[in-house]
Amino acid sequence: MGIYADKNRKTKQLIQRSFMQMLESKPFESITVGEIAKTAQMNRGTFYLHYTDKFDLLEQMEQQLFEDLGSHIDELQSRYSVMHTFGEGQEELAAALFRSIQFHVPALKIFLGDHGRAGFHIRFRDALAEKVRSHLEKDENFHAKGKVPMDYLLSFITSAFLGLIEQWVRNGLEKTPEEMAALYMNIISFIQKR
Amino acid sequence: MGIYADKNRKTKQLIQRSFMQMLESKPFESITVGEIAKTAQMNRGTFYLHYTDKFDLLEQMEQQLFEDLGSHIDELQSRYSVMHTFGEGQEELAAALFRSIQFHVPALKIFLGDHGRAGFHIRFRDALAEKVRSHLEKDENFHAKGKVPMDYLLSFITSAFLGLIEQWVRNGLEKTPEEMAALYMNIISFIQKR
DNA sequence: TTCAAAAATGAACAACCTGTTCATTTTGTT
DNA sequence: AACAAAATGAACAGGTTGTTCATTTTTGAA
Repeated sequence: MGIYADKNRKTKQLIQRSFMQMLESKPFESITVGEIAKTAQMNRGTFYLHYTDKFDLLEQMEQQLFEDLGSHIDELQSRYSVMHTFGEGQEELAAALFRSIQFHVPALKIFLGDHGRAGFHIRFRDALAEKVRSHLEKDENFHAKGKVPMDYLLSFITSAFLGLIEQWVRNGLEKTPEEMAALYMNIISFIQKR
Repeated sequence: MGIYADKNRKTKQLIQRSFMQMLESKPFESITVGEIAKTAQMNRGTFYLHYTDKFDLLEQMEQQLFEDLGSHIDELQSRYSVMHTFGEGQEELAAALFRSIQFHVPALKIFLGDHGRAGFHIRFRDALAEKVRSHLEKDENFHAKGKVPMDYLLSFITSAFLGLIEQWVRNGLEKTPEEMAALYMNIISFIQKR
């Protein structure tokens, strides 16, 4: 093995594409391995040559999404690491974030909706929170502000951000990433004017 | 029918209790009707006398949760309707909210986690958002602040709040509702100090 | 081009789950 | 006690699962 990596990758991609296509019209639970194979026009046994389960399939796709988005975010963080978390470049950073998320919307639309797998939003949020945590910890201004437990703060912030993304996806991406970033800033300042 | 309502209710409760008990140790997808019946020590056919599906069962339980929590919130809103949304009584209102949620934590713990059904957090958030919307609309201070689309604002706020709840549940309810309310206020003010 | 290894196929398999039916028994109400 | 609703047990066909095995197709390298 290893020499036939291309072939295997292609087959896996075919399975994944077919699977995603089906997930648009029916929920994960009601999709059978047989149907996936039929859609991908391959033998059912071939599926089991690459995945142990339909759960395994979805898990690998989730993992892949997290890795892809994670490396995007890492890249952003190194580029914006100079700025303070709540400083000048916040809107710019947010826009960049919305931009990289926009790229993965087809998958997110499915995984976050009710055709995906239970608990995805938590796994996604946790992955996001980990990135935000390391970003926050580099901000020397952060520590002084104390008083708020990190886990709750992260859960609050990332959930709120994810909520915005969900609404964005639900509205059919009718706004540009830059508009979303501006919207984000407006909401923050709205909450300030209590 | 109707005369035997008690008997039916009891059987349904037995099914629901058994179901919830199983959901603590295994995910919804892997639970079979046969297992539910076995746990509840009844014939499999009896299950089908009360629910068409295991999906039907979960749906009814979700619905029930929304109704219960919804009426609690309605009650709160009428009690706190005098105050402005972001006014003095906000912390008190938040505490009351956390208190009524605390009551439903056993169910929420399951439904929000990865043993539940996909998309629950969205359905829950939507139900919550509807309550918050009507509350916001009564606040005459709200309209003037404009500039932020209602749907995004609601999604942001309710997701953030739900994120706090999720973290609370995850941490095993180690804080009182009042502490959570204080925490909530602290986070809000933390975000202000940018 | 040839050839061996890897991948895909088709078919079969037992085991399980589903939803429904039906005759029978148990339970609750009057 | 008598009637009606609820629960039972058993059976049913239809479908899904994951695995096996012999066979064919595809692939990359000699």
